[in-house]
Amino acid sequence: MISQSIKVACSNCNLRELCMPLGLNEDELKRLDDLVATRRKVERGNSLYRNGDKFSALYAIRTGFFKTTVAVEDGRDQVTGFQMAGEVIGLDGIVSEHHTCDAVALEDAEVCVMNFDRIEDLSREINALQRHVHKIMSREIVREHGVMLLLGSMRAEERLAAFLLNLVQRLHARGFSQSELVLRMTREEIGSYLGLKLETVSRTFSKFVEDGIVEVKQRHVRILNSDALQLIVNTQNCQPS
Amino acid sequence: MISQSIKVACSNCNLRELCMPLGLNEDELKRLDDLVATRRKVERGNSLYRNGDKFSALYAIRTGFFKTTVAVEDGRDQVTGFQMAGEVIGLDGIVSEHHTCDAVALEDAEVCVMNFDRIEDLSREINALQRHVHKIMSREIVREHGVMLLLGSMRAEERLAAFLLNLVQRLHARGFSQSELVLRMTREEIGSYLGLKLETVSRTFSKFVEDGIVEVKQRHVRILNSDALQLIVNTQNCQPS
DNA sequence: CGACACCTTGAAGAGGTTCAAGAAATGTGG
DNA sequence: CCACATTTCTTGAACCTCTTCAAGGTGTCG
Repeated sequence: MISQSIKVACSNCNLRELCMPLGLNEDELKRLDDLVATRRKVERGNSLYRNGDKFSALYAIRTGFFKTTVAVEDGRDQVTGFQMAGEVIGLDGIVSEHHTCDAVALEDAEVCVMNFDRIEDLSREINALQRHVHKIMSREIVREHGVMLLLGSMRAEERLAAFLLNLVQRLHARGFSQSELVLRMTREEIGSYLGLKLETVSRTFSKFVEDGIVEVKQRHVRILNSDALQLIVNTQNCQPS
Repeated sequence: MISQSIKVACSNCNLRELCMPLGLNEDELKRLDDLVATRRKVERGNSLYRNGDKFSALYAIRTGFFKTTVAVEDGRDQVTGFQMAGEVIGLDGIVSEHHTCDAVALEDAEVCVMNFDRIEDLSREINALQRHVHKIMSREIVREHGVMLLLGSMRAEERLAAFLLNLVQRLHARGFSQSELVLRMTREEIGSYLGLKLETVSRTFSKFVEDGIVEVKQRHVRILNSDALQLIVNTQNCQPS
C-alpha cells in the first residue's frame, strides 16, 4: 500500500531484460527510468489489485510471487496464473478500465508501478517500447492458450507434470535450480489452476514420488527425472495401445 | 489466398464500430482507411494462417466464421476460440513473429488484412488507435480468463449453457436473433472448445431439449428459456445441499 | 505448547469417457 | 436428380478417472 521513492532505476535493474525492451540507446534508457514512478510493497496474503478496482497501471514484479484469480459469483474462484519476478501483471484491466481479477501476493513482494497512460505516451515515442508492450500482451495470450490446452485435454498427471516443468523452466531462467523448487502456493491453489481438486493434486504428487520421478517434502520439490515428466506431458494423450 | 482491390473503406464499413476505435476526426478516419491494404477470401475449411506461419498482420473478420486451434504434437488439437464478423484475430503471432495456432474458416469468409507494422506506425500517431489495439488485446486476455474458469471449474451442463449464451449474445450484438442460432461448428469442435467429448456435448444438448430449455435440429438451435440457461451457469457449482 | 492451516490417504460415488451401433444429413459423381 | 459414400449426430452400456467425504498426520506460528 505504501509508495516509496525510487532507489534503483530500470536502467540499472538486473531484471531489466525480463520486463523491458532490449537494444535501447542511452537517451531512451533514461526516459524509461521515468516510467516507474513508484514502487509498492505487498505483504504475503494481500492484494495488489482486486476485481473491480480502477485500472491505472501495469506492475512489474521485482520480488515475490503472485497468483491471479477470477471470481465466480458463488464464492469460488479460479486461479488463472502464477507470476514471478520480472513478469508484468495487470493487463486484464486495460479493456474496461477496471481490473477483472485479483492479484494476491503468495510471498512478500515488491512491484514497480508503471502508470499506463505514461506507458502509452512513451511507447508512442520509443518504438522498442511499443513493440515490447505488444509482445507482453501477445505472450500472455499465447500462455493462456497453453493453459486452455492443459485444462481442455490433459489428464491429472499430465497437468501436474506440465505445471512443474513450466515452473522450473521459469525459475531456471531467473538463475535458480533446474531441478529443485519451493512451491509458493497450496495444493488447493495448484488444483484450482489445474482444474483439479487438492486431493487429486496430492495423490498425483504421491504417484510421482512412488515412480521415483520427484521427491516431495511439503512444498519442497526436487525433480529427479525431468525426462519422465516431459514424457508424461507428451505421450499420455496417446491412448495406451 | 487472393488479394483484392478495396471497394469499401473502413470509414464506410458497417462493422467499423466493432473493429475500429470510435470518436475519430475526419483526418484520422481517412488515415485509418489506409490501414487495410488488402482483403482476403478464405473458403470454408481453409486456413487463414497456420501454426508456424510468419506473422505479419492482424485480420478483421468481415464475413464468415472462424475457429482457432492449438496443436498438440500427437495429432490432437484444442479449439481456443470461435470468431465472427467484426472480431480481430492473429494476436497470438506478435510475440514470436510466428503464429502459434491455426485459424480455420468454418464458413466462407472474408477478412481485412491489416499489416501490423502499419498498425504500429499509425497507432503512434493516432492515440485512439493505440488505445484500441491495447483494448483488443486486453479483451482477448479477459475472454481467455473466462474460458479458463469454464474449463477449470464448470460441469458439462454449465459449460454448454455458458457457450450457448455467449454465442447468442455476440450474434445479437450483430443484429441477429437473441433466441435462434445456427452453429457453424461440429459437436466435436464444440467439445474440443469446452473440454468435453462430442458424445457428451450431444447428450447435454439432448438433456436441454428434454428439459424444454432449447430446441435442437442438427445445427439449428432455438433457445426457449434463456433464464434457465443462465441459472445453470450461475448455480450449478453451488453444491446441492 | 496448543491452535490452525495444510497435506495425505482411503473408500465410496458420480460425471464423463470409451466403445459400439445405427440414424440422419451432406456431398459427390454418374 | 438419384444412388452411394462420407461425415456428423445420437444413444446405450460398461468403464475409468477424478471427486467427495472422512479421518488422521504434519508443519507452522503466535
